[in-house]
Amino acid sequence: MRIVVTERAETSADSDPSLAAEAETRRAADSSERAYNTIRKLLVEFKLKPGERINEVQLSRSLGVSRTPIREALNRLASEGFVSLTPNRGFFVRSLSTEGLLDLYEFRSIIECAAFKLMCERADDSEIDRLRSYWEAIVDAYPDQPPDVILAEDEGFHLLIAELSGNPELVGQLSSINARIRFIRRIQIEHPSHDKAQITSHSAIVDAAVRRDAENGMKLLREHIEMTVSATQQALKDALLKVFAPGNGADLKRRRRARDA
Amino acid sequence: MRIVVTERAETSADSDPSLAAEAETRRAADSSERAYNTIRKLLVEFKLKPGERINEVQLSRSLGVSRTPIREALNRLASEGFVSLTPNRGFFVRSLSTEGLLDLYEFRSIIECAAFKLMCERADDSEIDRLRSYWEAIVDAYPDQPPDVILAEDEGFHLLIAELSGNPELVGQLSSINARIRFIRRIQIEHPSHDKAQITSHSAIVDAAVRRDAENGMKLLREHIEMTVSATQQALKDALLKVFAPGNGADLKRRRRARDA
DNA sequence: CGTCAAGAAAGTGTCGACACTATTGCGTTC
DNA sequence: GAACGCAATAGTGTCGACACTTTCTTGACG
Repeated sequence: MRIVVTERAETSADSDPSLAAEAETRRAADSSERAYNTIRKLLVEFKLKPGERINEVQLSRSLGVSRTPIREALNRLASEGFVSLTPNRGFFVRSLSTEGLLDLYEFRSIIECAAFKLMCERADDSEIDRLRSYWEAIVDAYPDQPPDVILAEDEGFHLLIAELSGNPELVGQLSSINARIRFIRRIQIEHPSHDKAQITSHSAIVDAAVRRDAENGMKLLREHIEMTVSATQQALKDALLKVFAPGNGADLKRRRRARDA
Repeated sequence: MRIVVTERAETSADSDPSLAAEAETRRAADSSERAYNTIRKLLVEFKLKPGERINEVQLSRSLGVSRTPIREALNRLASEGFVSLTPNRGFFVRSLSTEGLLDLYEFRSIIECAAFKLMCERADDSEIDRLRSYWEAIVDAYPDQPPDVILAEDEGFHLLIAELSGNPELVGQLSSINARIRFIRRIQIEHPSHDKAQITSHSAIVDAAVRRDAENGMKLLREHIEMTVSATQQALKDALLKVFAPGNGADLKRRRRARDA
């Protein structure tokens, strides 16, 4: 590994300049929170690679904090499924295998369909109209946005459905799922295979919502999600090839240990 | 609050009765894990009451460890929804209001129905037979078991369905839900309103599984869960009345001096 | 040459201490 | 007597240190 996040950037090829360490003599007070966000970002961006062991000391040096907030962040990330913890051996980046990915998308499909159905049953007209106007407000510019914006708007769309279901548990679950697959979705959006079929999907879903047609809406959602799975799989393979690519393979030592994650 | 955790009388679930007195000056090495289990148990058993602020120092003294493993455990519990964290003010026991309970049961219903459907589609005959034999092996003695056993067997039944769905995410989610509502379910089982209708429900669900009748099975599951919700609500109210001093009404107004030892 | 064991190095798990923040209790002013 | 500071206290957030465990290195032995 070798993360460089501090001010003394050596191989600052593509590191994010966002976290300036403003290192005064002042203590932070929210180091854990920042560590959580930073580490999650590292995971999302493949800076920490699947299956890799996470070195707390290195991380703490990189982030300029002690190991305590690092460990708190890692514990949270472990609960959320980003990393796994092996006693006395430390945290490992959870490898998201292809089948694990399918499971996650399947789970997402379940949540979203249920949310849509509940929304149709419970949301009043003004709430449904919020969904419609949310989508109408962004649909025109949608295809021309940068990937990050597309991703955020898409997540917002689906999250709004979850909110309108009236069940906060669904909102929380969908948020968690989104976080876990965000890096893959981003890869997929940037991948050449990404087409604009999402737009018609979303529009059709809005129509179904307005008509309170739960059955049809769920079908659309299922297809909408399944459609992206195959494309995503290919994009993921390409991305993994790029990450684990040639020369830098020095990190990959032969470690024959059965470590499921 | 007043927690009294006797030295090593913890979750007697399957703890090894190993050396206790021998290792006096020995350090633990898995304090976090034990703290996690112990605190979760305190939450489940209402020793820590909904809305109450959690005092880390007190807890650490009670458990005989430093605050570090306590905080790691609390962080995990926060990710899992047992407690909430307010910056600079600490951890609070998450109050499970009645509506929060309904949301949780609704979520559970969604997960279970989806799992049943997937099981019908994917599990082979021998796996379905595992479900049948699991239930047949316990059905006769079921009504006469103590509450803890009933609870464990019931959870095992539903968890097995989740496993047979082939999606590990569903298993994890259901486990998490189970943990969060376990204390309520236990209260409900001990409550006089608890009847034995569960048995016919489970048997009918097994039948539907054998016939691979996903539609009917999901309907049964939904009813099975909904049936317990109303009974649980009443049981919960009684339990809360018993836990909180009579006639308080307010959820989290409880303030206690830290003077008690 | 390869195997293996003992020691060295690296890394995790836990602790006590301290800085900073929120809360409580007390005295002052109007 | 009530509102408002203002000191004292209690409690959280973070740190550096150290004990214990795992992993790597080295060197003796077959």
